[in-house]
Amino acid sequence: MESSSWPESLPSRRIKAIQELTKGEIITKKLHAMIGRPENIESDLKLQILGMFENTLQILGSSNINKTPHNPTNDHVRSPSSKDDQKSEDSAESINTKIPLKTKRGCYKRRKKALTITKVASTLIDDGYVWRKYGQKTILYSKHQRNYFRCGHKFEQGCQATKQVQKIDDEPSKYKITYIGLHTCKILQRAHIIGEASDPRDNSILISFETNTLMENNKVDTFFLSTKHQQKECFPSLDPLKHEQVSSSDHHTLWDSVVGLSQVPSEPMSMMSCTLDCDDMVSSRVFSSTCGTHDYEIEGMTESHDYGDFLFDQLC
DNA sequence: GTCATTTGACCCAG
DNA sequence: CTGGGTCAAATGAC
Repeated sequence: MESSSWPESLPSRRIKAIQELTKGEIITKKLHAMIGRPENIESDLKLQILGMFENTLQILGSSNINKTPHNPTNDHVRSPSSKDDQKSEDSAESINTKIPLKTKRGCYKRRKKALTITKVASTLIDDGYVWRKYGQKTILYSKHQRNYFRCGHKFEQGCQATKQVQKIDDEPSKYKITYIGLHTCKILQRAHIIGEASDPRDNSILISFETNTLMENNKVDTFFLSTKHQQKECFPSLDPLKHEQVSSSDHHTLWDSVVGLSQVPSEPMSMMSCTLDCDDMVSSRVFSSTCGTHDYEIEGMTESHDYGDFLFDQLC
């Protein structure tokens, strides 16, 4: 991919992003050449990393647009034309063929399996993102309604992140907050700690990757490699559920960067359970450990795969 | 007048 | 077929 072949219409910032990603790809290749162990983990990771660069570049509209997305997991754990893959293709096709239906209410292609992170909080907290409520539903056998929020930058930047907030039946004072999808909006905001909720013991987080499509896999991959701190560019508007911001923290984790989790504890996070369910990307495995000031408990990954350790290192 | 929320309709996945 | 997720018109707040 040559930097000289950028589409003229691309915004300069996007072009710069593509250039940076291209550099990263080249550096990764160099790194792999230096390591030079083709059959081991490094090679596996290299494939994944390169795949992420390729896909991200393609998403951003770089020159190699005719390439098919690279799926690092496909290189070794390919699921044979699964139902979901088929449906993903159908989805893409349906977008093209059923555009008129888009004008109808409720006509959309529901995202099936995206990164989901579930946490339980004793208070509603401002997670540093702009959320817009777009729905509310009564859930079967649940006493309380579920509220649906989407990222406030959905239309500006196409951010697909959503979250669901629902009171827990057994503990009405607590809320189950489910973050779905990753924030792709460029304004990734710094997380905030909320007074009452600042006690990390009040919260547990269940992180679930359910990635059955190529793009979803790659998003997750990219996510785990994007550990740089994000600069806060603006302050969020008030959360629709009106909760108070107390302070911000520089110790904001990878999760916070991506999904906008607000519970960034200045104190050790004593209970944080994460469920990784990457059917194609990562096999199942369970481990728990203390990482810096945070305790993580990650489920859904097998002993045989090193991706978990990789993730864990990234999280640290 | 503008923007956010509410609410019923609609569609999809299981 | 049903429950859940999303859309968009209606409504409310500022």
